[in-house]
Amino acid sequence: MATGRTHRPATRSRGIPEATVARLPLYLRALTALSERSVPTVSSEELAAAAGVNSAKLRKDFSYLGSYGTRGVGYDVEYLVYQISRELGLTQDWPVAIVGIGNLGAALANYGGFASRGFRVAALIDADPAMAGTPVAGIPVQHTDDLDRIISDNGVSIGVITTPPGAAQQVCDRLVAAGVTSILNFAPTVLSVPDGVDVRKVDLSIELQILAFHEQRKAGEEASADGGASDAEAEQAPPVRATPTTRKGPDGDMPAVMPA
Amino acid sequence: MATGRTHRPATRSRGIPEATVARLPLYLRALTALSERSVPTVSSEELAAAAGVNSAKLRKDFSYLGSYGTRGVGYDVEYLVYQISRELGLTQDWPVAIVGIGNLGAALANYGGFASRGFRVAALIDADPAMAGTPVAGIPVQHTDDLDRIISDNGVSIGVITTPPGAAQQVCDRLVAAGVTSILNFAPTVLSVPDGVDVRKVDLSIELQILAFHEQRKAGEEASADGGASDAEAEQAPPVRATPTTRKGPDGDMPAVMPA
DNA sequence: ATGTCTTTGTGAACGCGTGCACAAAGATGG
DNA sequence: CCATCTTTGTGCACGCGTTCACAAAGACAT
Repeated sequence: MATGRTHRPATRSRGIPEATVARLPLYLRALTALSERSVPTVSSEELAAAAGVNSAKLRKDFSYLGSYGTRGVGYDVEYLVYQISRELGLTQDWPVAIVGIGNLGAALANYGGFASRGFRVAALIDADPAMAGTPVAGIPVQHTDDLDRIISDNGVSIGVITTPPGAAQQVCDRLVAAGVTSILNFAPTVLSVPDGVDVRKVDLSIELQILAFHEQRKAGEEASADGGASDAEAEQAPPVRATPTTRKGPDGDMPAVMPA
Repeated sequence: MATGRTHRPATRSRGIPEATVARLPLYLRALTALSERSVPTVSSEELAAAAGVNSAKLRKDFSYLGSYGTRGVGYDVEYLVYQISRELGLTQDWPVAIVGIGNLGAALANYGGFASRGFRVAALIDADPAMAGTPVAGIPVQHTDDLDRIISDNGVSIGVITTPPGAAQQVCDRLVAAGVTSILNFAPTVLSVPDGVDVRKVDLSIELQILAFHEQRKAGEEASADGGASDAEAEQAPPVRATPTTRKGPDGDMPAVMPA
């Protein structure tokens, strides 16, 4: 996952497992598509296929919400859309503030998926005075100096951080101080927040690195198909282990350090 | 997590658990920062704090890679940076192609975090003929018609999809056909791919919905602090259950369906 | 050389998440 | 009203991931 909650021992809130909560939006999307096609009911098998999950898992997930299905028939699409929306809290309006209007921040401000489900971009905030007043996605950018007031005035409880990594923690602190209790962090930084504040992070670089790991593994397996008991990555230049303290003897060159 | 691998039964590759692989980039980032400050060694406790994880977890993670630490001292920073980089496959060059150069695609093309660790944006591809030739982030956009050739010529094995949802599956199929075996999907679509192809998805909307769930829960707990045995979300308008098949009688209004 | 002190590496226990497989429930047809 | 058939809801077992707690290993001082 490009994500993962930070800290917090996976508080199974109100009996609904965290893993299930993470899948509810997936179901909701599939159900919405069915709803638009005026499909009245759907079986767990069909819906699971549409959402890309196991049907048993889906049934168990729904069982945490209640018994919303009809045996022998399936689930009522409209009803389920409503129930999941309500469970996720999408029946109410969530004003969101985006801090850091660079390329990514601007892209998010323009992103239609935000507005689609109860989320409303209420404010854009940037530290660059030159940007103040400039409209992005039809919303004028405001200066960081007014962050506290902006959050309060708009009743923002969800903040999105798209600043450079160096500014992320400071922005986070100010958001929290202003009353924000949920943060979506795009900056490659580990944020520390007080209890009661949720942080989710989206890290593009990490996702790519995970893909690279598996990609390398695939390539290695192919290469070792000729028939060697040798490890796939054994042909890498063997780096000399840098002896930590007691530099005993002339062990020569240090390991070739990668570009940071 | 903004992510989660799609399908594939969590193949514990070469003995390294999937969960550990997902954390290695985190450690690498923290280590790189230490390296830049010329810190020679670091204890599991310190590094764990910097990466935002438990120190026992970190030690266990590293134990899957080998015994790279020195008891009583800690880990050699440079050496560990090299080992993790190698394990993740970052010692080689990964040409990446981005398909769909809208706001998000352009933001990714400009994103510095990509280039920083062995990833190189080798090609930008878009379906709009008007964009062909226009440079984005210094790289000219190429047309979808040439997708196959572009992938082959550049030896791209990792593709990034930032198209509208409707085009995602088709683009995915073409990427796979052209030889891509790892895909990072930003489109809100469930992609189906043949075996041997990895898909990771980043879904901004899902992340926000998960935050909203917890946010709602926090608000509900506060509200029920006055002293009610009633459920926090009981005050919602009780929707009339749409009777699935046997539409018995005029049960009137359907549940207020949410905006899709 | 020996003792002390720090920190790693890991055995073991525990809890969560997943998937199987089936009984219960309800629809449907005769 | 009864039989059959479909599909849900869930008890159960299993495996992965996390955490604790401690023994082993090495550094360092004397």
